[in-house]
Amino acid sequence: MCPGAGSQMESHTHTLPSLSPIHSPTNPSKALSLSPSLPQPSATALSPPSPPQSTPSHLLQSPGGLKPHCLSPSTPSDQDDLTCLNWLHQRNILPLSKMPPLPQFESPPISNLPSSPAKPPYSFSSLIFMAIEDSPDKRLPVRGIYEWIVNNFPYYRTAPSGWRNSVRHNLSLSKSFRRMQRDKSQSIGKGSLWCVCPEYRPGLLEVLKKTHYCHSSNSSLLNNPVLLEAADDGRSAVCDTMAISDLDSNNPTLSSNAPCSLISEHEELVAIQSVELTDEAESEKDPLADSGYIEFHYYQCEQYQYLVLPGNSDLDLETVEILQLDAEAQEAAGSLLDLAGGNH
DNA sequence: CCGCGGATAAACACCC
DNA sequence: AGGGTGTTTATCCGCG
Repeated sequence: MCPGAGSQMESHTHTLPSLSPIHSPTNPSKALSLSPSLPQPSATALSPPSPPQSTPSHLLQSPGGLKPHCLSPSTPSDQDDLTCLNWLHQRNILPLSKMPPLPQFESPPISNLPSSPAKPPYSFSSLIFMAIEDSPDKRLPVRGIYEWIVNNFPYYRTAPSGWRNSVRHNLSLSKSFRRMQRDKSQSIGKGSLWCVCPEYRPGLLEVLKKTHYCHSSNSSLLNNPVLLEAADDGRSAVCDTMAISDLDSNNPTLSSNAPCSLISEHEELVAIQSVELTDEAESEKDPLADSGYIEFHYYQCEQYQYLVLPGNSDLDLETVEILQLDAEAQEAAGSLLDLAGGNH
């Protein structure tokens, strides 16, 4: 019933016809380092791509003040996907790959990939939380929260404007968020800055995690005892990754002729543990990187399950990265709550 | 059925 | 005055 569970979750992947240039076949550890338009691991790799001035007021001055977090949206359509959280790539939160070779097989039908923006499964509290956490100063005005949500969840671009009311409602009602008094000398605009109460941060993280698991309740992947155990332990999922270009046709399980197709299982947001970076990326740790989130999509092919992580643009097969869950990595995952607790 | 959490709508006051 | 912001209340819905 759960073919991909447990020890069977070995390494496999597929070859996509057009390989992402982000990966180096000769150096898997660097392959993950990021898509072409993304900065290479550097001292700034873990820091948000914040504008030179990180004062909160820039958010008001520029309606697109948060756009740098959505990397290289060359066209508006680049963001027409829930997966547009590419700033996470820039944070280098994806684990570096030590994945075994993955098999080749036919490219998945694009039609199976999610198309139109769907309403995110995350509560407004979670959305607000993510928005604030992604801000350079860990605080945002309401407008900045709006923009972050719109930029990262295109559903809200076209949704009736009532959701903004809900955001404000949540900010006021939820004890998780605190209103800060603005520095009037810098204040250009209305309203206050909002931040996350540190004492509620673990709870918000937990909600995010639960959303992830609940939303995946019918996934055989998440029926994996290992994953369930990790969930029970409060541990979060960790993705091990592999570059598409690292695929190995020698894998007997999924040959290039494998007549399987990828079946889109879910769209998820999963907590990803920060990883040890290469020596190129020695820098101060970004708190968010320790409890980062990323949107991805599950795909199932026979007994194996894959995660397709969008690259720096739409979910086209040229830019996706294929991730694969690694049970051992799951087991080794640290607790988001622990991570959060360690930050305050 | 009940309680709870979340979403949504609406009204109102305040501030710029 | 108008619009954005913040607060509060009410209602509905899904879930356990």
